[in-house]
Amino acid sequence: MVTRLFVPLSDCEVRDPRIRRTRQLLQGALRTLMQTKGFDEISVQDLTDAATVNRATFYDHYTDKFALLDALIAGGFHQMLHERSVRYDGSCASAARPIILAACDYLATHQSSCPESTQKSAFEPLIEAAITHAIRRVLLSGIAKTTVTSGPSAEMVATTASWAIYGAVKEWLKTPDRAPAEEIVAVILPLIVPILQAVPPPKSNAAAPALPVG
Amino acid sequence: MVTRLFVPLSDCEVRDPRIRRTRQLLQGALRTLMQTKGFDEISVQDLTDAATVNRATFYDHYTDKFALLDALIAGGFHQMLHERSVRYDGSCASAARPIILAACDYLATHQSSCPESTQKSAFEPLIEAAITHAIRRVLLSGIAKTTVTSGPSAEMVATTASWAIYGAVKEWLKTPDRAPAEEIVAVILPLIVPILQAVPPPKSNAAAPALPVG
DNA sequence: ACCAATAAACAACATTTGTCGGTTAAGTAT
DNA sequence: ATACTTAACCGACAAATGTTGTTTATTGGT
Repeated sequence: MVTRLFVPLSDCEVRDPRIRRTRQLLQGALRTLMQTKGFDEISVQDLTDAATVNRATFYDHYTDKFALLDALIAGGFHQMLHERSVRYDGSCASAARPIILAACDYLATHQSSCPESTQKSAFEPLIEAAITHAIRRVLLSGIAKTTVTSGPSAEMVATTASWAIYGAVKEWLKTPDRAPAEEIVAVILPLIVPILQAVPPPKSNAAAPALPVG
Repeated sequence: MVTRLFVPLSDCEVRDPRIRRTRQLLQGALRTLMQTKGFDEISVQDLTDAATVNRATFYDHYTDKFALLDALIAGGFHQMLHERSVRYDGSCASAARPIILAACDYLATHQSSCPESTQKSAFEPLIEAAITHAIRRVLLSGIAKTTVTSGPSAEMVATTASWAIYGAVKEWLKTPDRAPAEEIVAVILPLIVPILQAVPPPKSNAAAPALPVG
């Protein structure tokens, strides 16, 4: 009897300590290896060696190394949001400020983590997906689910805004001698606010209807 | 003497017909194979077999099959924009309408092209990058390069808008029974226009300063 | 028409990938 | 404490990847 393992559960909702340990080790291994080599140059064998885990075990948890990277990025960014207690209270659109700042900080610290050899690779695209998903999730929690059919849905607004934020931050990152994060947030925020205001604020605390910028 | 080949030139600016032929064959092979199998299930061998090209030759042109996909998508979308004569005349922000529509049409036709087996894969992320780059390029050509340092740069606006557009279209695509493209463009456009208006229109034809929507 | 340059074909290679059956050991529930 | 469940280890496999040296044939310039 074999009963091949498949555990699609999110990292944070795993009880079995063996699973937590293995994933921790693998993510840690990727993290440290990327400080030396480019992502493309890291093989699954390298990963499992560094993690002192059997290679076959890797495939019990991730379909490939891209999935591992995705988990690492998404988890890391999610944790940063949690540590900073970042919420999106839809009452004032400028509440998006800490989200943008978090994105700046996270990407700024995690782009230098890999040397430079990111030539090939669907490496960057993966980061994109992970970050935009996380931002979208936060935004969506603070946006009223509109029952009205006219205008964009809450999901549409959240997705559009999250992608816009990521794009803006990415552009900022690309500039060789960039302004500090706090400064650029002031530039980015006005671009994002109108998107978020396309949907009415939640009526839970709607004392004043949609305070503009802030 | 070996003089290993490396041809990083863009497809459209290649003179040698041998190179054009090979890339055409490879892109055509990927296109047709994706109508049957999922991208993940296609090996480089499959590709080169279908293209009647030696496997080693593949690596003379693309670092991996992801790079081939990228070229296919980017080229296809770029061509669609060209066929529709899509320009972005920055004088009126609603000029972004045909760009959004093109993105809708392109993604709508090209998501169904692969069966469904896109489980793993950095497949979608690659499309993202290709489309946003193309949109950014079009937008940037119609945005005045601001010499003023206050406010967002032209690049920042173009990038933010292009990512916002892609995100919005992606969200639309995800909905099971979606409205026709023309309809959703009317919803998306108001989300995008404020971004583009964050930068002054080019003074070439600035009769009226920034006509709002249109 | 010829020649130098170079793209494509070909064969062969070490390495990596993803998977599988079987075993051992750690965790959980009673 | 014991028994059940299941994650991790191990060895092995076919397949795919990426690279290299060499040869052939097409191309563009003179």
